[in-house]
Amino acid sequence: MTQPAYSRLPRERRIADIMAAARVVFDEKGYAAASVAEIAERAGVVEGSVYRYFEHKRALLIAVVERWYGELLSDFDEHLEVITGTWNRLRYLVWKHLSTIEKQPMLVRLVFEELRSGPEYRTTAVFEVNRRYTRRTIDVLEEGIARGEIRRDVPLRVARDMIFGGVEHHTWAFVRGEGTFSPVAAADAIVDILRRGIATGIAAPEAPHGSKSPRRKPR
Amino acid sequence: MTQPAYSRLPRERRIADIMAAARVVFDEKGYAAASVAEIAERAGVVEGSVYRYFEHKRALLIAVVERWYGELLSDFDEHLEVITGTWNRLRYLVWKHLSTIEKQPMLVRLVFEELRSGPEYRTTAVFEVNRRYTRRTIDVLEEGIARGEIRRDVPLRVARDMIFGGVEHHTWAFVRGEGTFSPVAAADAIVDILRRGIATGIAAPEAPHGSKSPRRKPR
DNA sequence: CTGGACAAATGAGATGATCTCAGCAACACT
DNA sequence: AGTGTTGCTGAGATCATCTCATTTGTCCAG
Repeated sequence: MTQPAYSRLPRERRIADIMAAARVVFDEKGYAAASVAEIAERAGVVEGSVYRYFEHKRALLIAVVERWYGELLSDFDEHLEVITGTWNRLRYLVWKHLSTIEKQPMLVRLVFEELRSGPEYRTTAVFEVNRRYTRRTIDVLEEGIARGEIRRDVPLRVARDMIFGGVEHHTWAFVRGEGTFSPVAAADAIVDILRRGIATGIAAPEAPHGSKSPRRKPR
Repeated sequence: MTQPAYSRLPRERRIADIMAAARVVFDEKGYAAASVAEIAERAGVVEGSVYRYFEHKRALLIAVVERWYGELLSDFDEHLEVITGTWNRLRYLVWKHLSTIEKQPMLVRLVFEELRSGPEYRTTAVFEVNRRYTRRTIDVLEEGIARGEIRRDVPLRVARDMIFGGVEHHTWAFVRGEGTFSPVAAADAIVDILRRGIATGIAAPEAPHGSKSPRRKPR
């Protein structure tokens, strides 16, 4: 009669179950408010079992986010390769980022507000993926310079920061569940400003702050 | 004989002591790693006394950050008023933001990584100050449009997001104690890209490389 | 000077979280 | 059946935040 007090599963299966449960609970409550007890319950194990496979609660967060991040960018390089033209490629990069955020706001929020703050972030695979991602951006920009489409004196890191920072701020309300945005429209707007901002060609419309060139309408 | 087991201070003084201690401890360890017990000890009180004046640990964080934020932007409007010219004003806004971050990285980090994530953020005075700050930015941009210096079709919120997002990403490593930056140089670089990106005058340097539609916002 | 009201401050302990660990129970292989 | 291996348990150690009945200084009325 005694049906087993517990079921015995192969290691991988158990880990997968726990991670699946963790993903759901983190998604619903965020990292801090999620309790390991609840994750364990939903995974059908006892609390101690979670710690058998994951050193801390935080290790569980990292594992969950890393798996998801892996899936996410698997087809990315492939697609980028097909797209030609500096501005089209940039547009794809920006759109891809925006569209990821649109599809998985809660997981993105975990990365932005929890994972990225921690001291161990740089040892994380997520960090590595992000690096590769922003590295691609710099590559595209350098390519643009080589083609003579982007000014040689543009500080590329600043341009990159304006792209990704802009995307993040633009989607901020949405990620917190307080607004909406359109990935396509936002990508268009951002790349448009950026293109005009860094492309070669015509001279700058107006001189910078210094006193050198006279301003048109001083007051 | 017995000097009093504890000292009795006026309410305001005690609160000030506790907040000062909290500021130091938060600054050193961050919010999560700071314990109320340690804050209490440094303030020369017992743990329970902290809860006499602050409902939660989080209320203490908010109080500390709010006081600091208040001091910070007190002279801001005044200065901005004196500066003339759209681009100079933008440059001042951006520089001010950058320079604040440079001077108080740990407190900025508290805002970025702890306070801003919480659900009560929008009820905070910090939120209100930030709103006013970004509102000024939009004002300056609209002024630029009125003067004919900025294109009418520029989506101003996107421009604003690129500014503040760009600043935040640019200073990210520094805030985490892993790098440096120059407020003046960064402000120059950001405003330069932005100015070329949104100023009127010359037509856009080059059409997007793709086959079809130029991206222009019809709105 | 004295007694009583009041508020400041205490410290013990309730609550709830993460994390540990000795041992039990199911399975695989003799 | 016996035996080794290991998934899994459940009780509890430890350490946070937060509560509250009680103690103690201070002040003022009489």
